[in-house]
Amino acid sequence: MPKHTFYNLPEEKKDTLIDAAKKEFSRVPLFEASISNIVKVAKIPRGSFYQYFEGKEDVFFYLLEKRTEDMNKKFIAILRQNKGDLFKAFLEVFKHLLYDFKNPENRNFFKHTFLNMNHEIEIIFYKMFHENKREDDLTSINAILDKEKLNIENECELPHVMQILKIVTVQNLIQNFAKEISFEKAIEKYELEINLLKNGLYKDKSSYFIE
Amino acid sequence: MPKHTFYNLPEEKKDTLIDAAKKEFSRVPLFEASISNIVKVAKIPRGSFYQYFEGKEDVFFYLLEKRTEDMNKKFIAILRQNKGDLFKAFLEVFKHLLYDFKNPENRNFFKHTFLNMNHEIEIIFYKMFHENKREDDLTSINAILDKEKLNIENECELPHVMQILKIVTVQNLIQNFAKEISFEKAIEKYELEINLLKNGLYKDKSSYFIE
DNA sequence: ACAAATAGGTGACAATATGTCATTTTCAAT
DNA sequence: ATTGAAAATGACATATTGTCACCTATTTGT
Repeated sequence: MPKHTFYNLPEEKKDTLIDAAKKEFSRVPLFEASISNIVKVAKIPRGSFYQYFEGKEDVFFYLLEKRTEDMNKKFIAILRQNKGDLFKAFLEVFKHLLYDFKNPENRNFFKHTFLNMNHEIEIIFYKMFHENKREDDLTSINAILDKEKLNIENECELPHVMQILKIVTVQNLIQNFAKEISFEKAIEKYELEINLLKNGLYKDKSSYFIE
Repeated sequence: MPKHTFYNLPEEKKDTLIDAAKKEFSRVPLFEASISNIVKVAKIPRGSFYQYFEGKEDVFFYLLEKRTEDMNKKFIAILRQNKGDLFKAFLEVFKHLLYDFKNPENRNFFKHTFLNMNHEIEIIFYKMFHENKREDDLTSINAILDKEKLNIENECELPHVMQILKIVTVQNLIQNFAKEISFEKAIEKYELEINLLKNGLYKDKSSYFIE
């Protein structure tokens, strides 16, 4: 979390700093990013940087969380539009993200983020699909979700379903950045995998005998 | 890949170097590891290190690939033992890995590796579940696999099934390292998710009418 | 209006790591 | 013994990091 001195900064200075940080994280992934570069581009003294942030991770996660919050709102809106159908919602969100990443300003930032997505980054990113405790009950994912369509025996299996959908989604995004495949191919692949998840990977032979 | 000078080294010196590298990568993840530390522990001159390796990534991936090759053999053996049943094989391998990671010497190395598993590391690790081109046809996963039990329409869906199983497995391993849950709880959680994958996340209401 | 107190800004600095390279050593082949 | 190629070495230039002593600006109390 940025220090309070950062939040007290005049908007303009904040923006300059943020822009410089975005530029650096678009150039290279977090682990290669250099504070020296950020302060050089932002034209602020080195000491000031440490006045505002604990280190480069601090700025990075600040940027990432801001974006994730926007995406979270989008996810909830899309889930509601699709009347709580998780699978349709994930597909819509996936398309949305792909579309977002076409924007060159975002593209490299997210490319580096996704190709270096470790557990810490994953946790932040997954918040996109989570309840947002600060919002009121009307936006609660739990309330919107159409659980009737889910093949679960009880509530406690729900987080596992979400988990599976999340990782398949993120994995698909990662592979898009790794292989730079076309928008259409990406959707096709994702849809195929979502359908496998929906219908199950296992063919129970006993079902043949019933027919 | 290590340079040829590394392979020409006498076994003893190689081992000293490898041990020092292992120690460093058990101390911290790749991105925090320092070559200075490795050469200090191995008691070799700095210049020699660069004679043998391109950089720290080079040693790290060398170590990781060696371990992955062993695991690949294990996976193929287990798959054959289970007569090509992918789900049973993945569960067995999962147990096996958990057991392996109990060994303190491995534990921290893999903890740092899993909690910082980016796309590059993932690719290496996933080789564990792949065909090994160098082996003969008898060990071919494709030949062993019982595809009858898989809910796929054609061969080209198979890689997607594998992909889904791989990422769910790796995700479970990552979460074990992140949350340090017990062996039993870990297996229980993994089994639950594998069953969700087998049976599908979607409950088709039309099936009720058939009954 | 003024001094004191508090908060914020600055850049020089020590510490440390990195990759290179000119030089030295080793050793096999003649 | 001589030579030439390969390997070993450690000092070095360069770069980055986080800190700290000092400076400036702003607020507070009288």
